[in-house]
Amino acid sequence: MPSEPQSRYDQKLVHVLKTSAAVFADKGYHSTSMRDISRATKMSLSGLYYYFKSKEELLFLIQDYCFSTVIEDCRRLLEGVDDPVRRLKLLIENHLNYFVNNMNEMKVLSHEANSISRDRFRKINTKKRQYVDLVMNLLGEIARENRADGVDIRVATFSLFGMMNWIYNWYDPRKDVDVAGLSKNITRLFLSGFLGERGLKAGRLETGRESHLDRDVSIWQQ
Amino acid sequence: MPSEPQSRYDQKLVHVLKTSAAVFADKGYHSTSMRDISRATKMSLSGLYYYFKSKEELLFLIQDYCFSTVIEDCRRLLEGVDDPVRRLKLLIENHLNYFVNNMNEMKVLSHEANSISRDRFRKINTKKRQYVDLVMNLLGEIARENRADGVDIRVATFSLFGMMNWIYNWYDPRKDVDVAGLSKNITRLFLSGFLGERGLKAGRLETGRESHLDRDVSIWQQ
DNA sequence: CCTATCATCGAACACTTGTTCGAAGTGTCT
DNA sequence: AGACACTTCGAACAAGTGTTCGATGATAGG
Repeated sequence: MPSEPQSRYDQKLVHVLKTSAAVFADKGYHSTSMRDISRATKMSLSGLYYYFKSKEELLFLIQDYCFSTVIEDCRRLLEGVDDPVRRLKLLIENHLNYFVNNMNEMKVLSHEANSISRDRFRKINTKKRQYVDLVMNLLGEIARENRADGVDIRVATFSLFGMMNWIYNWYDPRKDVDVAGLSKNITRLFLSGFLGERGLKAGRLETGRESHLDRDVSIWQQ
Repeated sequence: MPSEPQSRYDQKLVHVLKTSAAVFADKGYHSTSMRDISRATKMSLSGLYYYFKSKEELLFLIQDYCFSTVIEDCRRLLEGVDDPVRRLKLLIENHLNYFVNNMNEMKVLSHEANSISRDRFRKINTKKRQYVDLVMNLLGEIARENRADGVDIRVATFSLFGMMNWIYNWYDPRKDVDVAGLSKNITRLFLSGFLGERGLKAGRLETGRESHLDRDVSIWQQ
């Protein structure tokens, strides 16, 4: 799904998606008119409909494209890594990194999840559930391994997602700590909270050396 | 601001606010028409405008009324409590309790924060900032007391709000743990994460005896 | 019972919305 | 150059939007 041929058509489509995402992120989906998007993309109103057949499909394309990439990147990143704690750390790192580098799209994904039709909602929710289950199972493993009981796994899972997805409400790359720092903070905050005192033993929480952050995981950029 | 005289007018206004909040929470503010609200409240379209002078003021009234109560309740609850950790625990408990008992209003407050005009946005944001600052200062104190450095206070603050405010996306009172459990879990998760291993010492994390949950802090209900 | 204030209503207005359609422009291959 | 598919556009439509206004019903005090 990511980084495909890139025909003339594809390039322009991506440009439209990225521009629209910025407008949606700024004004919200419902109060953005097709005329707003026409203005932002410098295309005629009717010209837009060559690339999608309804405003709602446009929203879907943004969400699906964006979320598919997060999952795909995550899958690739976790490949071959066995230790559940390390897997979780990589997942958090990937999630936050993608979020910060594609704030508009991720805001639209997080904020306008319910603004699409039932059918398309289901389609995205299937992927979303897979992603959530991945985290939930990871936490289950970790809890079992470390006998970290007493914490509801569902609460822990969505607390983690809350921490990560809420950032579009406050995070400002210009005045806040950078992605690496953000990632380190949230990982430490959550993991040592989830594991209790055990989490700090054996230096397991140091976010080992080279991060993958230099790798550009964005499909939008370029 | 809460529990005032309750004239005929006030009672009906509250009813309209509560009903509208439910519709907004369900369909979203922008895709809810005044005719939807007219239907839900069983009032005529024009009759609604006797209670507010625009759709956007209706949204504001919901948000302001709701958030003012959270703050007011919180203020009362923390009165006389000095230990910052205990203060934080009470604040979390109050926040989550109010959230769960007024899910519709809180969802509207969290989700439609940007759907109001700049002037009104400022008005609410002033209160919101006070509330955020309260938490941020609390965390600062706690960090200083416990030498829990290495965690960015701003990240920690908004991570906590992320955990708490995200619940409208997943929490289902019928299948999830109850408010007390939710509160205990999130408190433990965050606090022992924030304090590191120190947080678990001395039983400081037991959510001491009788909670305030039986107290009805809602202004909407009755 | 009368009257003044409160509360509600139907009907209409001015405007914006998403979308369509047929035509015109653009580029590419033979 | 001509033919053909790809891409863009202006103009219009039908439906839905938030809001207003004058009039009517309800309620309570004298």
